[in-house]
Amino acid sequence: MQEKYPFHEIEPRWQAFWDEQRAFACDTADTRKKFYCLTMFPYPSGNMHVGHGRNYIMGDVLARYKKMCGFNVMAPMGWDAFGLPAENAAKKNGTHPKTYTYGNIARMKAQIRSWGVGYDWRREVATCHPDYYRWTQWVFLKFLEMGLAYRREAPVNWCELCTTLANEEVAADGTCDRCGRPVTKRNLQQWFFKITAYAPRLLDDLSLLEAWPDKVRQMQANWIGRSEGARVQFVVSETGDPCPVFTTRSDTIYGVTFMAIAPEHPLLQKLLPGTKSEKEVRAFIARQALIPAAERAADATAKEGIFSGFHVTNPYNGDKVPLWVTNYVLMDYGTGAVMAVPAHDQRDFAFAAKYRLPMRVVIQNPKEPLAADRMTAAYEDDGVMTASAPFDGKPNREALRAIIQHGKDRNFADFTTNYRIRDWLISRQRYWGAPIPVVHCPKCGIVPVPEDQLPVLLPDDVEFQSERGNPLANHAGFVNTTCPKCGNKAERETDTLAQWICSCWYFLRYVNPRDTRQPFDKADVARWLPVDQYIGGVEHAVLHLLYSRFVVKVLHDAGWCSFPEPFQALFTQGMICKRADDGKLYKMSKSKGNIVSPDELIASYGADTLRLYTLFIGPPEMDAEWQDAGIQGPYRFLGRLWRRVWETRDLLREAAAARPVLAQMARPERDLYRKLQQTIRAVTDSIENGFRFNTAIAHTMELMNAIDDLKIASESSAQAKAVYRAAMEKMILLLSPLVPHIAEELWVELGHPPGVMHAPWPECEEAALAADTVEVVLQINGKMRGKIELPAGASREEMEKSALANPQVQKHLAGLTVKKIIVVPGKLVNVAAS
RNA sequence: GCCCGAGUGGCGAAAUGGCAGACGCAUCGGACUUAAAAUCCGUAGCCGGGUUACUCCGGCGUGUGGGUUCGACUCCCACCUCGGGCACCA
Repeated sequence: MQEKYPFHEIEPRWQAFWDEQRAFACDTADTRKKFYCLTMFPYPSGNMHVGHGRNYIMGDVLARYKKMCGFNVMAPMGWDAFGLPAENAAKKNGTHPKTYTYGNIARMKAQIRSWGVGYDWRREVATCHPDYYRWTQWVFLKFLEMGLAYRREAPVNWCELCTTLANEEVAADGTCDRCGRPVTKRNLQQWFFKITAYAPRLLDDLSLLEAWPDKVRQMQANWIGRSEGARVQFVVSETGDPCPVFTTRSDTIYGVTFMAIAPEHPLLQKLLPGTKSEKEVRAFIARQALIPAAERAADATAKEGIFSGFHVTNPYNGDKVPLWVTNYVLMDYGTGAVMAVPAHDQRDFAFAAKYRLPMRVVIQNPKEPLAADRMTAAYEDDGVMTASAPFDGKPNREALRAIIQHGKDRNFADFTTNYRIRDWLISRQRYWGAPIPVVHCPKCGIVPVPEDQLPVLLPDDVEFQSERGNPLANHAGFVNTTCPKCGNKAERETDTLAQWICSCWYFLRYVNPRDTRQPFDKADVARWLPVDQYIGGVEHAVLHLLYSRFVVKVLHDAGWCSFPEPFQALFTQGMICKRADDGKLYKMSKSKGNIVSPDELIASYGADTLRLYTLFIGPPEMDAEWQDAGIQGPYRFLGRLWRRVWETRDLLREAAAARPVLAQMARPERDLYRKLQQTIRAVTDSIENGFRFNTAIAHTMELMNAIDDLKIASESSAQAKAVYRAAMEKMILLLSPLVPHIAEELWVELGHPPGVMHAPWPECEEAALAADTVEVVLQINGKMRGKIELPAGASREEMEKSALANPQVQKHLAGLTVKKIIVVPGKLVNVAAS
């Protein structure tokens, strides 16, 4: 051992030791209680900053902690390796996406290792590897087989130069991220997963996820967006065509004064031909199609519309009202048609006011009667039904269901539930993704590639330099094939799967990562799933986490997964931010120039210090501000720990055989021993309840201060030395998941065999926790006026007596009448006086 | 607009009904040193007062205003500021 804390030397040595020992290899057949500790796998972007580290470090601490608690821990890692940056790099400088991606993976793997983060790398997966995406394609075929994957024409983001764009590639101002040209919508054949069919279950099962943050569950509930209401069958008066609407306000149905439908509504294509307003209406529709979706959705966009020339009949009262084509009705929500009630809906009100359409009050404000011609805004609150035939006089809330029932009895309405969530667009016109495994045959149509012919391999020899289109579509060798069904000439699908598909089942593959016959083994997965703890960023609260839940539910229905939910517990850590040059806080990013690289910090302070600071920086679920000077504290703390062991190394060895015995301890060592037990309890508690590593670290720092207070020396008593050694030893164990390298080194220094992670987690000795005296706080009218030391078991009466006898208390009570005395045993006496 | 979260010293923060500011950073003072670094000891919310000195005394203080309570950073009501999610969703 040497005097100065040699992190340079010990950290690589212990990393090599863990590799050699396969310290993190998980034997899935081991029958101890399992713990699946999963950290979200990253996109291999190449370089990580200290903010990324928070994720991996927290997962690593938890895995090491659970291992010490006796669990059989599985902690795997892999790469969400398909995606745009690799393809853009290929276009920009000719590097093949494969070269780019695997190069980045190697670099990031080395970074993760240098952080001292341990994984079972035998389970590593990369979603861009054919052995993996073969099974991603298999998942797609399952969906297709179950009728949950389908193809239809849909509007996609379109740039004149760069062709189709993913949503992520469209800048906030509606321009192309790459070339700056305006992005419009273009209708193209696209693949979808029918997530809407699972909307009710995805929403209801959120209640099973008790160990998820409420925030994430709410965000998902919000996204799925259930609303209960009615479907009402209106009919085009002139032609008899059905025009159904969805409404949550069936109580206002007698107030309908016009019908508003989306410009894209298919009914228009049927009605318009040959009418005298056709040309004008079609021009309006065409104009709306050119407006970028983001702009059209913006609240500020003025409501516009045009009369279609047709009317619809309200089945409740037979009213014929005009049918308007409007820009404020969305085609993909509800039925694409809205019954407009201007008196009771602010949007309809604004539209009616602009086009001078009539309004009719059907819910009376009980406080202040409404008159249609004097209203300046819609009345959306509750009231009493009026002008509503059989329902007049009823409170509108009560009429809601009765009106639907009335329509149901007469076959023109029904109860229904509508969801905000849309089907999931999964195809991308991109090279660097898993090819969608189907063939287009002129005779047989869409034919799935048979399972035994998977994977449909991505060809390597494609042309990236052309600015236009998907390189796959220009690769004749890939496109031209034969139909698996009839054997005639056919073409391969050239769209690839969005990377979300690859990442929504990887946690299943980790269980059997090298199985060549199936995506995973049902029995093994049934044993290892759900994931016991999932850790990742809150930015995936909806997308990745919702998609994964969906895919597992589908695989559940297909008989492959026995469990309804993939992630038992979820923890979303906060981002690490840093002040940029403008003095404001931003999440670390290249463009803000506020990136802190782990590499230099590890070089100058060591990985353990970096880990400790990252964990100490603040509550783990909250965003935190990185302060360069802050790393000093953890660095000094570890230096101090090292120095104490160095300074007392002989004494520590000498005390190795000694056992602390409570009865033989003098006051100072008994206090330290109690502090040790308190620390064990507090650290364990901090980790178990919300991963509060920041407070866990503060507790070990307090223990360190208490250890120093003991002032151990060679002439100290045998018990003092025994207690000192116990305190140092347990502290090293408590710290070992957080700062594993130094802990390993000091553990060996204390005479133990290497491998501190195999040592059991310290347990608190209840007997040593009890103190013989307690400090009692004295209050008068809730204000602290003094403290007294009393025997631990002091009765209420004794406490009250001692409190009143206290000179400070007497001084403050002078001239006051005691009204009441509150005694909290062992803690506090509060005298209420006036 | 709706839903959720946060607001505490110079700074990161702790305390979830019972001593506000643990732990750490920065600061200042001292010891060691030829010097510096490192280390160790001390100081450390604000205002006022007291003492040779100290674990001295008083008041104020957890975004603002009210309330509940013997007692509120903590619970309730209203508001302000910041952050996040959803939003022409019928």
